[in-house]
Amino acid sequence: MYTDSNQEILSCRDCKVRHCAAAVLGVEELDLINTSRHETAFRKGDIIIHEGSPTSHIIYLKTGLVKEYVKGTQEKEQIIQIVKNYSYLGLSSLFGDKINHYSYAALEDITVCYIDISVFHQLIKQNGSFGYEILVSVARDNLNNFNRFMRQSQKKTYGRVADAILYFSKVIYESKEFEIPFTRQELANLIGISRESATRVLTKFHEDRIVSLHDRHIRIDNLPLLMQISKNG
Amino acid sequence: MYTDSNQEILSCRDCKVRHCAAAVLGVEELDLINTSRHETAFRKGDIIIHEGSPTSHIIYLKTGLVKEYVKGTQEKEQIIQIVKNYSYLGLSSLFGDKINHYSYAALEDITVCYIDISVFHQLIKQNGSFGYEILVSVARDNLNNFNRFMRQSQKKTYGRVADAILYFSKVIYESKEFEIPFTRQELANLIGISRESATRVLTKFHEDRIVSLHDRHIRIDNLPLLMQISKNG
DNA sequence: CCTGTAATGTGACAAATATCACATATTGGT
DNA sequence: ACCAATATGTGATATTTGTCACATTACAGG
Repeated sequence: MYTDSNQEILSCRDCKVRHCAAAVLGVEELDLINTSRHETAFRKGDIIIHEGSPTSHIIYLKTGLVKEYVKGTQEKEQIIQIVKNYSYLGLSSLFGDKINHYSYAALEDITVCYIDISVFHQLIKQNGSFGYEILVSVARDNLNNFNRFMRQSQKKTYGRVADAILYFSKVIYESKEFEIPFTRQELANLIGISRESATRVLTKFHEDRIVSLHDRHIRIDNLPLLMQISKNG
Repeated sequence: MYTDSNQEILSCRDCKVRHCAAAVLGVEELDLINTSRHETAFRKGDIIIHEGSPTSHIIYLKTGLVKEYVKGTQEKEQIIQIVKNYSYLGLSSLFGDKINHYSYAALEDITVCYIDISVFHQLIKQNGSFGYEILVSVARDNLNNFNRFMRQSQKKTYGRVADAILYFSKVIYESKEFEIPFTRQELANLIGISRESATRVLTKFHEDRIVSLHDRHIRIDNLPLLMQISKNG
């Protein structure tokens, strides 16, 4: 399931990959986190948090990509977003019950820090600025996801696939050329269509010279048209 | 567009319909709000805030129901939620740009208080607990909407209509019998289906004795079955 | 009370998309 | 390098849902 990281050499004080909200923490507060933290690595495909499990720790993603998802009542997987490093996992369970509402799985080999939930809560109460920063990041994150979902729900398959490609290009990789960390099935799960439909639209885009794709490698060749398709639905 | 309310007699100190977050405000802070506030009434159907307009005030809903919605790039209206009284309107624009991202329209005659956005911001900075309460309520609200949307996107028309009825019954009216404040078109806009589909499913539910409906009056007759339908999609 | 406008129900039809079936390709583990 | 499990592409078909057209009803304003 996981292996101990061999990079576990620093204390939080010296950590080079801290979350921006940690900037408002003093050295004692960083040391407090440090005493309770626990660093590990996960392999590609590993499940980090399982939906429905009790929240005992907040997990900080130091390196790598993670998918956030839910499995509905049936077995359909709905992917909510891709989480990049420098982010906390499981923050949405800060409110209400102490249950994780989403699952998280590693899309590549990753390293994380576990932080005890009680320590995290203590910091939020003790340092108002930290609480404020954390809450704002949760709220903003949520709003982004919500807006993406809402726009998506008005679109047909072509628009949705265009959205997905643009999401990878603009939000995740900031490049016109990238390797998606997803199977076709997962790509379909991100935008709420069937695997077959996803395949078909992608091939169509390739034929129309909008993108070139080889397996999981995608290069955007006609960005204006792709944005047009995304906009028109 | 609006008429002056004749109930404008109290100061915030004595207001009986304050938001729960206002409990952490001192008398001077309440008085600060009071000096800048402006109370008015709207009639059923009036638009209170229009998507895209600059945010100059936060609006507190004292009495009545309001619909929160966006009009997509086309003219399809997507209703996000029904807002009950004791809530602030326009809080989602607290983050990022100072533009309202959603529109709000009165579903019945309502009364509101306008609070200057600068005063609101001042209170948030000045009183950490107030900021915390506000942020938590925004985040929780957002999370609820998001989850509703996500579950909805996996469902077919029957499940969606069942969801809508249960939403009115459990969240809005807390009763098995109620008068929806919506046209059929608006009901459809809430759950992302066409008006005709909404009509058809409702008639089917009536024929199957799951609900009885006369125009906008709905009574749930077979709650377990309705929940079943909502669950199965 | 009358009248035009908006809302509603309903059938026929078209469009979009999922599902199924299966051939082929790829990948991870030994 | 080999093999089983998994992932992918593609055609045929079934379902679901939206769109259009139109008759009927409810409603607001004079």
